[in-house]
Amino acid sequence: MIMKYKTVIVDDHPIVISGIAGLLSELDNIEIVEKFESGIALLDYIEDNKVDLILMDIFLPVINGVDLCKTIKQKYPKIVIIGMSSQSERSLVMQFIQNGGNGYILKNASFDEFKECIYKAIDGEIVFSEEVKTIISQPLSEDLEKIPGLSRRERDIALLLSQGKSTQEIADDLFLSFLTVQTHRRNILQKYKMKNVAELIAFLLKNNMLN
Amino acid sequence: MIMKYKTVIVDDHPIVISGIAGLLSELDNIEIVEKFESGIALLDYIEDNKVDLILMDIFLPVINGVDLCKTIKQKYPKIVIIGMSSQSERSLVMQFIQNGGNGYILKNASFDEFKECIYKAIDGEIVFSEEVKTIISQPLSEDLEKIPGLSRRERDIALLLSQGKSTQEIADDLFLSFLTVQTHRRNILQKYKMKNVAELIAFLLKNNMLN
DNA sequence: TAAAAAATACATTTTATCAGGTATTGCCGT
DNA sequence: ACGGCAATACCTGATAAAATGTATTTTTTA
Repeated sequence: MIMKYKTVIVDDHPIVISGIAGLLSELDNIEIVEKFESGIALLDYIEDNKVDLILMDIFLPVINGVDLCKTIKQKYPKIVIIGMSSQSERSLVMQFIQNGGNGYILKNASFDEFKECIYKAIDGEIVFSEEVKTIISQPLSEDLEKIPGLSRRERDIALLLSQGKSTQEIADDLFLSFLTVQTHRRNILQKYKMKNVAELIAFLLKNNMLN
Repeated sequence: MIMKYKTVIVDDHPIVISGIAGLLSELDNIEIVEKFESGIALLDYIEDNKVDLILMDIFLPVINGVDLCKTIKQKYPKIVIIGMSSQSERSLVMQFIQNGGNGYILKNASFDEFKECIYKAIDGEIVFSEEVKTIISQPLSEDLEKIPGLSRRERDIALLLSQGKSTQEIADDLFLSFLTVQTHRRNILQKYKMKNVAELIAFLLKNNMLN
């Protein structure tokens, strides 16, 4: 008898579970032992059962996939975990991998991509589906690597700016001189080469640099 | 021989297509005749082939589901179209139905919900999965009903504002008077009771009212 | 088709922001 | 212990935006 990889699928969309299950049933060294719609149920299960491979959605209710991956890997580092989602953001994927994830597949990947990724992940590789690769490889030079990031104070001020506060109001809120706030504003605008606060706020929000 | 409903699935995620196909195969008066990953391919197909039922993802590349639904319904009002997505926004669902959609199902719906909705839709009803129902019924009083929404011109101007354009630049871009743009700006700020452009942009982005 | 909403345009006053340069203090890491 | 960065503060001129008031035309929709 051949030992099959005991595999668990976690996704809050029943149809997706069914789709993946169908796909995996074609792989003969994979055995689907359970399917869950939440991370909590999964955590319970792996306490008492052997699991070799987990395919998990990143956007899950209650616990998100990134944290779930971390939790599992701390206790069971040998379990191979592959993340999935519909859209990918570079930072999310990187975080997932940093938390011990063994791979990341976009749900728009082809069946062949899925199969190949799963096989390679079992083999010990860190795998990504094609579109994920392009997303994580390209913007190294320009987008995320380049942008410096706000200092603490700058973030405070940017946040208040996004709430419609004027320079004077921000100064009052933070117990600073009007002029100090003015300087911070200027520095932030200069740092990101933004023409005005409107463009700045749009930029910061789109890059999740506030909050 | 029983006439089966000729059914088409449109989704850019192969796994989801596979999942739905699996589900539908259990329904004996449904026959899946085609699967597409884009709306363009679907439009080509229905030109030359009879289709009774379409299950389509709302977030599709190139053409989004809402527009796709409208286009199809204009030419083929008899085709039953059910929309699907992972998360639902009230306004999106409403728009879809207004464009002739016969129902809307969240992808986290159970298999039974899927089946029931499909049957009822074929029967001529407008159907929603459970979670969609709660979303479209509850927030009538507070959230989405309250905020008025930008007019076309206002959106144009807000978008350019978010790109850091000045009033004069916007006027030049849109071939308007400087004064007209100024009036629009004023109206937008007044409409949402925003103190300045920074707060406005933050508000609009957080509520997905740009793009 | 009449009323309502949206888009257009103008004028003026007040206030806020942008951009330039400059400088002191404190903290963190090597 | 020093260099570098962050945070603080000041000055000023040019420019942009906000606040207010009014009015015409076009488009939508009830």
